[in-house]
Amino acid sequence: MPQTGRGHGYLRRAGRPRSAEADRAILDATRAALVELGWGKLSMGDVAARAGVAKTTLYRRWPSKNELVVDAVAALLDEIQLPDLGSLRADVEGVVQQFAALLDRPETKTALMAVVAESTRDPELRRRIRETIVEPQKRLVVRGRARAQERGELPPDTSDPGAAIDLIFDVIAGAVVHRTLVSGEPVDGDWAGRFTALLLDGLAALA
Amino acid sequence: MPQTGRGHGYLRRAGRPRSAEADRAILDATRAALVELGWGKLSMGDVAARAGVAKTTLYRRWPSKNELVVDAVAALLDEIQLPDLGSLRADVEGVVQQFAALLDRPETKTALMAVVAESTRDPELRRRIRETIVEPQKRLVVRGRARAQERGELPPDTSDPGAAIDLIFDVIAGAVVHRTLVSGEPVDGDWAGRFTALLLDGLAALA
Amino acid sequence: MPQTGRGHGYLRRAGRPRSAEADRAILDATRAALVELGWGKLSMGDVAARAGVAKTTLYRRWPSKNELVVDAVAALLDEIQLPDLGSLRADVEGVVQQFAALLDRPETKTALMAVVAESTRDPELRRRIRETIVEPQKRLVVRGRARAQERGELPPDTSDPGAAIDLIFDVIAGAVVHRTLVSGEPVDGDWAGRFTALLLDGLAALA
Amino acid sequence: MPQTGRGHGYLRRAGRPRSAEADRAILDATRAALVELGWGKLSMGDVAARAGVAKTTLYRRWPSKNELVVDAVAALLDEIQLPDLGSLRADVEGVVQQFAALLDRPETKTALMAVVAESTRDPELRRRIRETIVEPQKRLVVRGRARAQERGELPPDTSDPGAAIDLIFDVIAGAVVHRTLVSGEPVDGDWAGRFTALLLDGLAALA
DNA sequence: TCCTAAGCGAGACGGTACGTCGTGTCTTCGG
DNA sequence: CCGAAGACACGACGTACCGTCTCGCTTAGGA
Repeated sequence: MPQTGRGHGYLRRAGRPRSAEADRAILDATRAALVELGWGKLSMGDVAARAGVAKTTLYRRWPSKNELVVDAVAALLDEIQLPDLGSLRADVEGVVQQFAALLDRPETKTALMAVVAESTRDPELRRRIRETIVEPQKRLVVRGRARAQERGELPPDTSDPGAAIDLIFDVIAGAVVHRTLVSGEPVDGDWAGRFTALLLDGLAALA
Repeated sequence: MPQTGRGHGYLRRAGRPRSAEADRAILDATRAALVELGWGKLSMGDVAARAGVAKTTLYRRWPSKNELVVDAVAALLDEIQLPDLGSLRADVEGVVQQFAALLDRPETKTALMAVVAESTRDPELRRRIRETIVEPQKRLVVRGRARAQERGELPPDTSDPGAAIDLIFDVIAGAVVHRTLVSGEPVDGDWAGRFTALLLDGLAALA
Repeated sequence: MPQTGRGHGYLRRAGRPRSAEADRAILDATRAALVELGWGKLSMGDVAARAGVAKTTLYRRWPSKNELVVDAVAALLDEIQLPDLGSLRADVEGVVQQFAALLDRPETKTALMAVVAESTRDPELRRRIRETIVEPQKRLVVRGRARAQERGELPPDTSDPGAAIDLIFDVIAGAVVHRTLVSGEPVDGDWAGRFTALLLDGLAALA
Repeated sequence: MPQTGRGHGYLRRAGRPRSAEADRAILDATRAALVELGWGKLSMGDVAARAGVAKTTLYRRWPSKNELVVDAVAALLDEIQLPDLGSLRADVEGVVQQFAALLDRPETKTALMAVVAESTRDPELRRRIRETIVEPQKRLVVRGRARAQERGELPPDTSDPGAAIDLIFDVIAGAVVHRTLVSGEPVDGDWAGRFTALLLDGLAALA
């Protein structure tokens, strides 16, 4: 969400309110520009022009390119949903496939990685990513695990459940990202199946 | 390695040869600048100044920032060695810890992620990364797995060994990277142990 | 005088009348800003802020910076009065000194010259200057000359009196302005005396 | 003359020398832009574009618009020459006409007045004007007066000759400028004749 | 007394220009 | 031919004002 200007508090005081359309247009333009140009070549002036908006309007709402792109990208992650396919195995495979499909689209992979790369240097950005992107995804793992425990597919918590969640999350997300972006191989049904098997059998033994 | 200019061919013709010192100084300066400034703010002029070298010298050896940074970064990965600690479990934990230690240093994490991010947009860069970074690391997995099979800790190959290697590699590297850079949690002995357990038990069941 | 808005016509209709204080505050602020910043750096937003007034209020009353500044400056010239010191020579010296004193004040010289400079490009502005500034001053010359003719200090008109007036006016005003602003030398008693002698002797011979 | 960069000292050390063409092109473009747009609307980017030069090249040579315009304008004054028409009267009329013709051209009047106006706020600019524009013109008066004294048209120096020069200079230049730019009347043969008569008769009586 | 049209502050808006910075190329000199 | 120094064309940066436009509130006249 864009920077909260003075006129956005609960009690509006004075002045022309910010156009709500502009926000949408700018975020759309940002995503479009990212696909075409990539992070490196993306210029604020260009985004403004695409959005039919003045550069100043952009800077009034987002303090920098980083913040703008994080906002533009965060929404993309929302499309990942926890499926309910009847078994833990099928659910995990479903999530893996969804995530891989997301990372297959150029704007998503470029934007996500660029933001992560930049976050290695910018603690505030890191915080923002964790909040907007990581936490919501982690909640999917929490819900999926709880469901599997109800079904009896996973044993109930023995030790710290947070640690288990974190481990699962890092393994799933990390493996999919790494295969897609670093190894550069596709996540097909075969790989998804073998990966899920490894994960679930490993988890079972872990308990 | 820097671009092969005219003076580097098998048949040297004439003129002053390129200074070897300059290469070292430039790569060192690049790494230093990456830590301080990050990929986005890193400028060729700045690198040249730090290296005590003219910008022309830089461009004579590397065609662009990308190539220079990849070269500057590639060497860092060479320090990861396959340990021989007596058991597969210990060896995996050792590699995980080494890799995590590497990613804990600011210049490495920034540089690696920046390069990966950029590679999502640049196939040539992707190819170069695969060659210089991915393949050498994957060979560690090959050797480690072979050793474990000799020791009887892993069953001999049943199906396609390449697919198994890829899966193991993506899971290890992906999980460590994700935990370190995205989740932002440390890879301590506890996590390394639990992760290794998950991986090996999963692998055992897979066979 | 500020632009005649709808509310200022002979037949007022309705609505809140314009604040009279605001006019004063704005003109004062304009003069102050001119001294500090000069014409080039003077900004409407700044004037509004100094006057404690919204930018809209400014634009409701003056269509542009030019008009505002001319109004703010015109009043300054009114302080020049034709003295009656008993002799033509003394009267001319008196006017010269008054004019020089005026041009010695930073806000006057900056504002006047800025307006004249701008008028070389803007016929409407030139017309306005002629009307508000030049003509009133020329009338001083007319009156002074008539008085000198009555006293017998100057011969009665032989040829076109308008041409004589114009010549005298341009010589007096031009010389004072040029010495003050271009040559950058002070108009002291000595210079005023020698200049007046030159002028009057020249005029006497001219007739 | 443009700012003296590092490479312009007596001992050139290294680096590509500044293009001499660029200087000419930029000054020409500046004069052209001044005529079309006036001082206020003149933009550095526009000048650069007209000159076929990058904005940075402009700023490398002149620190600001003021300096650039002063340089662009100073050359224009060089065209005023002291004529030798046989008599002091004819020579003065000649100079007056030349100066008036100069001030009749839009780029000259706008540029000169703008620079003078700005100089009321900027001592350094004032110094530069005095040096580049005022002093050379004053030398014309010195030479003309000396010639008239040799011819016996003016009495030899009685008192301070510098004061006399200054007075003559301010009266001539001031009157012409004022008539042209403030009064807005043309300097025709008639006015030039009457002005010259006033000046010379006044000077004669002064001695 | 209420109505209502204008004035007013605040501040967002589409623009234009600013002066700076970085890129990758080029042109000179000296080694 | 190499390397330094630095000028160059290009293009993006983030800022400052411009003059216009909504807003919600105030104010004083006429009904």
